[in-house]
Amino acid sequence: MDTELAPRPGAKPAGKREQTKVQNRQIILEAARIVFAELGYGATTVRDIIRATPLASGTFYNYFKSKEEVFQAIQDESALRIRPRLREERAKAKSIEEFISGTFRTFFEFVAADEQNFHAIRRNTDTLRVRMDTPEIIAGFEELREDLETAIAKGVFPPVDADYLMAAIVGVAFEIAERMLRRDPHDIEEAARFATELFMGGVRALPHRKSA
Amino acid sequence: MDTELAPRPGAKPAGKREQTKVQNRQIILEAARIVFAELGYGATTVRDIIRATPLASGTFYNYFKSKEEVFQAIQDESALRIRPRLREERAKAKSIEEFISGTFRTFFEFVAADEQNFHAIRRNTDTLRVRMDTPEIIAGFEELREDLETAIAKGVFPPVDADYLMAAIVGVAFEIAERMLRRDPHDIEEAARFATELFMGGVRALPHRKSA
DNA sequence: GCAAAAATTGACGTTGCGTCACTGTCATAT
DNA sequence: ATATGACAGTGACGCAACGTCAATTTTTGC
Repeated sequence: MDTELAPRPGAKPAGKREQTKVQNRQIILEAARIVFAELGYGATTVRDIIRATPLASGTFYNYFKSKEEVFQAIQDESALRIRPRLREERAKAKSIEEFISGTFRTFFEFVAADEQNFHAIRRNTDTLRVRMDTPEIIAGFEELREDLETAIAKGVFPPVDADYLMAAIVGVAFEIAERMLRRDPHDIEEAARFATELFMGGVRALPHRKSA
Repeated sequence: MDTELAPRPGAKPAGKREQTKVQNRQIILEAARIVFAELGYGATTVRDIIRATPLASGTFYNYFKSKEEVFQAIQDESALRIRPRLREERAKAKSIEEFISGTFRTFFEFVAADEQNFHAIRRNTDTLRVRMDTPEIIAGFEELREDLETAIAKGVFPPVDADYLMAAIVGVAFEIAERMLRRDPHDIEEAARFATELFMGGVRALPHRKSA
């Protein structure tokens, strides 16, 4: 073994204490992701997560106070990854069409890439289909509303009820995302086109299908 | 005590056994409704429900195998109450506009009347917002899709993707319903008008607001 | 009325929960 | 280098809820 390894200049010079703290948190989150995917969220116990970890039960509670909180951390992490992309997409939009289609396309792309996670949540106890919104996800909804209000102020959007419009976009995004994931292959463009045309011109503007 | 009470002719002549079975089921469901409303769904235990009942713990398990199942029964009961109304509303629709507005108005009316129940579900552990769809609720979604397909076949609707359209209607309905309930007073007409106009003509067709 | 069938009861073993006294490790001062 | 105090990890423990089942009570059919 090396006697004394000088820390490389580029490496983060964090103290050992702080380092393992970050590490343990990640160990727990990663174990939880695997266990949730295996058993489904509903059937998973805190003990299952701990067992999938080299840590003791007491240690778990130094980091999270329940499986809900672990779950929330995983979801929030996803939310924090996608939110900047959505904001950017909407900021550079020069029209309603770009605003709407950019939002849906980015969201559906993300969901398709994050499918694993998206599904584990739904697989709950029994046959119940579940959707859970964490604070960071809800904050993403608020960002959408702010962006809508800004766009309305700039005259890009007509002066509509931004709160309801945000709710409608969110509802359509999640519900269509779920249907998209059930189709093989996942056609992101098709889903984005459908949602965009709905918001652009209503039912009559939706793409027509070959077969009735 | 009365020696022998002949059953009144009008009363249902069900055997005692069958009678208490129905009764006990209702006792449990009613207790559960109260407890869910009090503690929120997440915090409630099976024992809490049993305690709110004159029955023994073993009896509970003769009727339901978990609190999830009780919850599901309550939700399914709601779903079975509203589904016929929705079907009827859509069956008598003579245009897209009637189909869409009838669906949303009926749904929002029901949710406003059923607000108690609608809220107890959401109040879960922690700050998580939750939506759970039971089999009967999902069956309601399928009915909507069938009705859409029928309407498309009849030429009332253009030949669009009925699965995605159903998903969009469901998403908007639930998401706007939630927002509507947060407003005081609950303006069912406003919510129905918003959703209907969105589906009739897209964002540009939405009612304009007085103040930006 | 009596015996068989069915439903209710609650005590019991089991499992997961969250805590806390103890132990080991790291950061800092001497 | 070493001492010291602060902090993180450990796992056994008491507790609460779970689901079961043998015993008991109630209902039914004869």
